[in-house]
Parts: sequence; C-alpha cells; structure tokens
Amino acid sequence: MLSSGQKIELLKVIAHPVRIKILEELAKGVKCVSDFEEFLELRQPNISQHLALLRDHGIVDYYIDGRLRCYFLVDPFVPDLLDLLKKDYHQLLPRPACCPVTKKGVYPGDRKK
Amino acid sequence: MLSSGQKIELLKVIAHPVRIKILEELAKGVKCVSDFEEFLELRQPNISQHLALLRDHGIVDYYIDGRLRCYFLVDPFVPDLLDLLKKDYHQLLPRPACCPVTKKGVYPGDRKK
DNA sequence: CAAATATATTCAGAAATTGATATATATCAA
DNA sequence: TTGATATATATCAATTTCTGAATATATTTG
Repeated sequence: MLSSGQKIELLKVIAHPVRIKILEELAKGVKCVSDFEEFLELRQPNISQHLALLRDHGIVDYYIDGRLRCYFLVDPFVPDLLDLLKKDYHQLLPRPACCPVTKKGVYPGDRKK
Repeated sequence: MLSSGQKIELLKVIAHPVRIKILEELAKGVKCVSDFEEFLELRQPNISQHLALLRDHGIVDYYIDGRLRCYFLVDPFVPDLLDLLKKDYHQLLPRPACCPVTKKGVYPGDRKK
C-alpha cells in the first residue's frame, strides 16, 4: 500500500501531457516504443525517457518480445484516474453559506464585503 | 467544460504535497490563510503563493470577512480526486496474455524473454 | 561476425518550480 | 491618524524538470 506522499508523487509523474497520452494508449492495450513514435510526435529517446520514468515509479512494466519492448499498465490507480479526467463537470461546487466561522473565530468588528 | 489539456494542467497544479493538504482542509470546510499557518509548517507568504496558484486555476475562491480571506473549494473535480487518492489498491492490474501483437506485428524471429 | 533494428542511457542547456525575504495593501482598533 | 493584523505581491536563488543530441546496448538477420 502506498503512503500519501507516494501517491502524490505518482500523481505528479502522471500529470504531464505526453505521459497521459502514453497511459491512455496503454489503457487500451499493450504497445511497444515504436508504436508510440507514430502518434506522439516525439523522437524515440524522448519517449523512452518518459517510459523510464513511468517504469521507475511502478506505473508501467514491459515484457520483451524479440527486440521489441512491449509496455503495459500495472498500477490500478491509473485507469481510475483516466476515467476521472474524462468526466465532465457541469457545475461548480456550491458556495458556502455565508459566513462560516473559521478557526480564528468571527472577526470582532463589523463585516464588510 | 475544460479541455483535456486544461485538465492535465489542473492535475499538475494539484499534484503538490502542500497544495493537496490545503485542498484536503478546504474539502472539510472554509478556512482562512492563518488557519493554514497552524497545521502547515510554512510561512504566510508561501501559503498565499500556493493559494494564489489555486485561485488562478479556478480551483478555489474566497470571500472577504473583515480582514480575513475565507477560502473555499469551487472545482468539483477536486473532491473526486481526493477520494481517489484515499482509495487503497491491493492488487496490480492483470498482466496481458503473453504475447499480444503490437502494431508492428509479431517480431519475425523467435521469441525470447 | 557484421549490419540493421529497437530501445535505453547519458549529458547539457533552457525553462519551470519552489520557498524565502522584503515589501505593499487593506482593514480595523484606539 | 496611528498602529496592529491579515494577506498579497515582487523578487531572487536554488533546485528540478524538460527536451534534444549523441551514444550505448541488445537482439536478430545475413
């Protein structure tokens, strides 16, 4: 089980446009490095760098098939997060009833706005 | 509705240990800046900097009560994300059946592992 | 073994992030 | 008005992250 700090670290690693695209592809199925080269407009070394980061954090793994490295998702948090990112929110949270007492207590003078 | 890029940007802003703590507190209710000074071991300007970032991204807002600024959550994505972070995962995702064909096709030689 | 393919690693410079310090602003109390 | 309180902003140095280029490694084919 991951600590809170580790989960935030995961979130930080995932929160990158290229890496999200990689993870979205992997959520659909196994892909090798050169597969990514086609739809990400990036050079191979850069893609390998992103994959290495994801590997180092236990987010993805791979098996070797000849000279291909076939990557796949291992962290179950990822599909849930991707679903959450796809979700549409049509309303903001309700504003708090005006004006709750903070820990400091109600300000002693008159209220202004 | 937010674009995919905007959501990833949000994720990036949220993925920071101090800001997560701030958001967890705000998920419980309204808090003013000096309330945060007590349980985050940070100086006031630093807290204000984090709050400004959250504000600039439409994640939080505040109302003014005397000289206090009372912050609250406005982005409905945040509580969902915090719930997801609390969730425990006890198993990794199942490994893919060995060995799926990638876009490149099955490697023409013998398979190794 | 040599060449080709697929991928990883290393390194350097640019850009972004972080937290600190100093200072500014706004509100209220006396 | 003066001082105190609450918060924001500006600036800066240290650190981290990012991307690309060059190079290395591993595997397979011929």
